[in-house]
Amino acid sequence: MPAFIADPLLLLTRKLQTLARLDEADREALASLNFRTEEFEAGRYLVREGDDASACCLLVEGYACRHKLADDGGRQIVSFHMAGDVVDLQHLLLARADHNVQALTRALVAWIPCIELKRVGRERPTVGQAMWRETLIEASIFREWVLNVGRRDAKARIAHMLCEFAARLAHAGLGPIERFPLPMTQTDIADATGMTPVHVNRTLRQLREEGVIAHKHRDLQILDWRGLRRAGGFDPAYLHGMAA
Amino acid sequence: MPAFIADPLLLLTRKLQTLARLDEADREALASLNFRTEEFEAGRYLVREGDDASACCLLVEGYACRHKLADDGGRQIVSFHMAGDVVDLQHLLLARADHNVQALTRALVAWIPCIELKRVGRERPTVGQAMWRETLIEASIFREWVLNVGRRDAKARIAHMLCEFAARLAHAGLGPIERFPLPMTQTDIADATGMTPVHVNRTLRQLREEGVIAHKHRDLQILDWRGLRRAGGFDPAYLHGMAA
DNA sequence: CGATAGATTGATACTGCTCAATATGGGTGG
DNA sequence: CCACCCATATTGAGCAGTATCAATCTATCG
Repeated sequence: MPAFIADPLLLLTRKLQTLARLDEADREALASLNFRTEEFEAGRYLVREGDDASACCLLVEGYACRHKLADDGGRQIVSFHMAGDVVDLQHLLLARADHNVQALTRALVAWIPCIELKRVGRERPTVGQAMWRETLIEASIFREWVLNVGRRDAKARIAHMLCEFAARLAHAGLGPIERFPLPMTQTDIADATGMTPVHVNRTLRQLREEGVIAHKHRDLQILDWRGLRRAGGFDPAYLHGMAA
Repeated sequence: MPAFIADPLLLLTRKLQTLARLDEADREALASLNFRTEEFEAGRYLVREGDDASACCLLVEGYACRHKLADDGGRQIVSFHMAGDVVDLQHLLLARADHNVQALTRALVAWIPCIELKRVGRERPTVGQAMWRETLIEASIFREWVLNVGRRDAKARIAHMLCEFAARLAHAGLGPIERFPLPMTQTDIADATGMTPVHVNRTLRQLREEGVIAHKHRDLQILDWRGLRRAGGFDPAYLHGMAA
């Protein structure tokens, strides 16, 4: 396990450094934050819609997703998250959670008091800018997901989702883009792409049969990156450099 | 035409005032911004994906939408905008446009230099906070749209879209919630809900036949607000007070 | 070694799409 | 003022992509 995992605040600093040029004082301010770690089993909720959030949730290890529930019980995943992501930065200014955050795998998180994070953002403008920028990129990703779910067919949806996940993983330094463990079940993929698990299964098989990917036991190999990109209509511009 | 329309900066101030408690100095800073107005015919693009934006676009009159295009040419509208909205606040920190902005009706806009808006946001923290909050609420709306296109059926999608639009119009003081001109065509509604225009037509008819709405010649009456809410699974919490 | 979650496959149903034709209404030029 | 034109709305018929339902198979784990 790499050294930086040991310290959540270092992980946070590392992440924000990809978003703005932090100086020594910025890093010190971040390093002075208080936090409390907590471990979650796969499937457990870190945040529930309607919660009044007083702490932000930094994902230190494992994977999580954010999702909303429809009236009929249908679950729509709106984003996936990996180590280093602050899953609910919006709670700095929006008190009430408008969606759920759920662990996809066993996950270790660090709770950082909103007030402190807000103070650092105010006193260290570059840090504030990095956080704001992060939420803006997130918004761009949501827009792309609306497009994905609204205007692409099954194969393209899944291909696009895999491209995004691979690109973000690689950018976060969590593995090569060609092969990595895929933390989500087919049901999770279905809930992220607005499909049914059965159809996800068939569509993944199709991508396998076309030789674009290999996928077995939560292990994903992208055999033909160009082909997968093309299948998903994936253009990483919307990630604004969060995956280069 | 109400007096505040005359001055774009007053309109902007009015909007930001709903997001944070501005003081006199905040208002003065906003009033000192430079801008340049421009008029657009319906259908014209205000911003194109890939543009390098140096000015933010305040909608002064008329209606606009933001959208992305899929590889196959399909258009996915990701948000609707009305007078008072800054359509592309994200350009304060993201230089390159990741989507298009298009006028739905004839529209009057005011271009405000990003640099100036950014300066005001920095020097007047309350103003900065109001703008940040606006983008966070926007992100929440995007999440709801992902749910809408991903996990609701045709009738619910349209009902939800109408509820949101009505609620935001009313909150912006642009008309009563029960009856207002609907600026978008059925094709626009289709592109916002991930449907085809034909099916939008049939679904609107269904809502009409059920007595929930009346809709003719771009004029929408909500005859049964409770019924429409129920049909769309609409809960305004995700608007975080931008529609009460 | 069972228990259990997840993956896989088959058969069938249905929502929403496609294609195509017609109607309507608002705007325009003669 | 009327006739025409165009975008938009409306309707019908047939089809396709996904959903549903249900069964079976396969890893993993205590």
